[in-house]
Amino acid sequence: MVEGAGSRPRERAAMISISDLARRAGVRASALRFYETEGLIASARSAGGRRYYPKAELRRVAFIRAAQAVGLSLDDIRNALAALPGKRTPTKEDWEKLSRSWRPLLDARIAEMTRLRDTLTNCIGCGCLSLKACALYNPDDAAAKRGPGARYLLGDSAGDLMKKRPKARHAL
Amino acid sequence: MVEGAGSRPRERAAMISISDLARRAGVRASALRFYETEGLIASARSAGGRRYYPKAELRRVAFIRAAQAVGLSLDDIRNALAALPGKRTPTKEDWEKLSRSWRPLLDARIAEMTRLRDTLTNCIGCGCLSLKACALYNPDDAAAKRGPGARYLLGDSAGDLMKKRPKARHAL
DNA sequence: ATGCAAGTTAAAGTGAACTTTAAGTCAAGC
DNA sequence: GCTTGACTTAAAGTTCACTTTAACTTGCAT
Repeated sequence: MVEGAGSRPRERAAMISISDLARRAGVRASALRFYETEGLIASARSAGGRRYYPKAELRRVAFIRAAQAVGLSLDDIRNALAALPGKRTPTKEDWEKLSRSWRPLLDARIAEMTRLRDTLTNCIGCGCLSLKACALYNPDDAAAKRGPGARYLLGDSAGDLMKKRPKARHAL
Repeated sequence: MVEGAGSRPRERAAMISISDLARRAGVRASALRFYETEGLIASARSAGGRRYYPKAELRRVAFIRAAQAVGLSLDDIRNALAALPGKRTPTKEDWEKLSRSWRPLLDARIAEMTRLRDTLTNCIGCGCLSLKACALYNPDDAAAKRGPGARYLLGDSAGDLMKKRPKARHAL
């Protein structure tokens, strides 16, 4: 049964194999299987158990990759994807809306990077390293880390903006 | 023997304990021990084997943390630190020089983020997802990943600028 | 002199995001 | 019908940057 949860069988031609999706999305097939176990994407199956995807799934993978580039964790991304319509294939507008929601995050990251760039050279060389006032040493600044494990540039301001803050200890 | 590799014993008062350094640098003591095993920092030892650091080591830890915030791996950082004078305590100028070397990296990251921000909204919603021309899908763009494991925002443009490129597969 | 927090080590554990491996199944071409 | 390559699964392995644990030692304050 090469069809989704929908009612009408999709055209075979409209469905692509895992290696096709992998190639077109620029990820490994193993990553797609992993995304599936993680609930980020879904697949239809052939009679023999092989995965087939509607071409629209490419857009979903694109979103995932782009969101990662912005610094979101797969967990964040799963949450974001939950905002998409469940039953119908998401439209261009659905995706645009989702993508637009990143703008504040991107703006914040850019601003943070800029601040870092502008204060860094002075701060490292200066004598203020033990002072709480130093721009590099203020733990209440946006830059924090995401707990042990993978570390994102400028910490979890993603968590801030996407609502859902883990422990977040000391910051740079 | 509370002294470094140097000849004259340092003042006991000038040396700080691991917990002091940890507290002042905003990292855990376990992280400092880890940095030491990784060759990023060094410690003098008391007769009983306890670590003591000259206060100047705080600056070194500061550099490490700041470099991480810019997206460098500990490996990159170790390389960067190798440029410091080996025998004398690095001066303000040494640190400033090192910090200034990040500017191109930071500038590049900021530019990349800005590009992403400006093209993203269009790209996700558009029909170009399978085209090589799409700004999001160009694998030759700066954004790439650092092999399996920790993933940095915008990939290893750090590697680019710091010279030393791992495998770097497909990009977003 | 003794109590106990703070230090030491090596080794194992953590978490994210995958990849690799092993052992087997499916399907298309000849 | 058979080979071959693409696919399947579950489970284990990998990388990074640490943290945690366990068992033990140090050194300051009383």
